[in-house]
Amino acid sequence: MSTRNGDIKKRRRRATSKVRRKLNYDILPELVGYQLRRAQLAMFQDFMSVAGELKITPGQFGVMTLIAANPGLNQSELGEAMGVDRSTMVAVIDKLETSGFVLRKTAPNDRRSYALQLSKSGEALMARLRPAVLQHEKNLAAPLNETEQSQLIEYLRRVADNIP
Amino acid sequence: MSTRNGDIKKRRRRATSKVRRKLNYDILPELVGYQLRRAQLAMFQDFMSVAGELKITPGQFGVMTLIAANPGLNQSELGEAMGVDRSTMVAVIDKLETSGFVLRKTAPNDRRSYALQLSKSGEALMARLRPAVLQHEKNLAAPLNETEQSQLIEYLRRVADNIP
DNA sequence: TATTGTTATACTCTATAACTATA
DNA sequence: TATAGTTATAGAGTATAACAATA
Repeated sequence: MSTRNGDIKKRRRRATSKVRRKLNYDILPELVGYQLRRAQLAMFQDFMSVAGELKITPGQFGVMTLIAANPGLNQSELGEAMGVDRSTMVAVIDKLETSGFVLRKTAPNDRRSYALQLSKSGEALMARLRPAVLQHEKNLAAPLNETEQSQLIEYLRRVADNIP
Repeated sequence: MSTRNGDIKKRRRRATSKVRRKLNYDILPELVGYQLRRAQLAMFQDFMSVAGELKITPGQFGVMTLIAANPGLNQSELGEAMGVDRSTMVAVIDKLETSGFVLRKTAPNDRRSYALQLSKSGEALMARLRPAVLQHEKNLAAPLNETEQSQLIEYLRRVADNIP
């Protein structure tokens, strides 16, 4: 759940005929960090173009996936799993609750916390979202063959797990 | 230049002994988008741990690299190269100018724009930053061998170039 | 004492629209 | 007309600190 822009925006105010000089990018293209940022930007834009009409962001999809797969988990656990502070999760769940996708049920054994679960509407949304996300993955992976795609995921996973 | 948090923060308020139940992540780990986000988060944290004492973010490093490699370019060109609006570049350059790293020179043939360049201090910073960034890349690439690392960069480049 | 959810507050990054000066 | 820089404004996304309720 991060940054990025709330919508698919065009890069310029209007089509321009201006020809820019070719820039020298120096070592930037050889840096993992730089290409990571570019790829994530592309990923975000494609996700929004595929799933944006369902009014959902990649971060919200992640949250709803975790709730669907772990019904009854609480906000703190969810925040930990998503890598964000529990105070940050409040507004995230507020929004999904207001949209009617997520329910804050009272937890059976702990009156401090909520047991989160998807509403009927949330489950319906996920049902529509899953094929969209698969299409999105297909778009992203288009320039990679099967082997390359699983390698990419594996390499990213290793990089992510490496830095604690 | 994105999101992220301004500093290296710990994920929890204090060391906790709480044992969370193992969560089910469903399809998330198989999604390029999900691993991309995780990897970029890890990248950001490592960058800040290596270069953060120089008070510079990955985005600022990118901007300064482009200015160094293309002295005299203007804010709009820079914004286009970085994929951000020119209005967004104003504050970015403001900060780097206030820090004394970047100079807004008057452009020779166009009184509307600035010719950006690094100051002496900016060049000195880049000299210190380059080895730090190389160390950072080494950290990131640690779980990958040479071949895998160039594959990762290549795959990311393809994915980024694929979505226009 | 420790944890959960919450609020108040503050940052960063980003965009759009409108304005001024200049091309 | 079009472009460069700027400002005002807005909205995500994020965190820290402090608090009440509960464990």
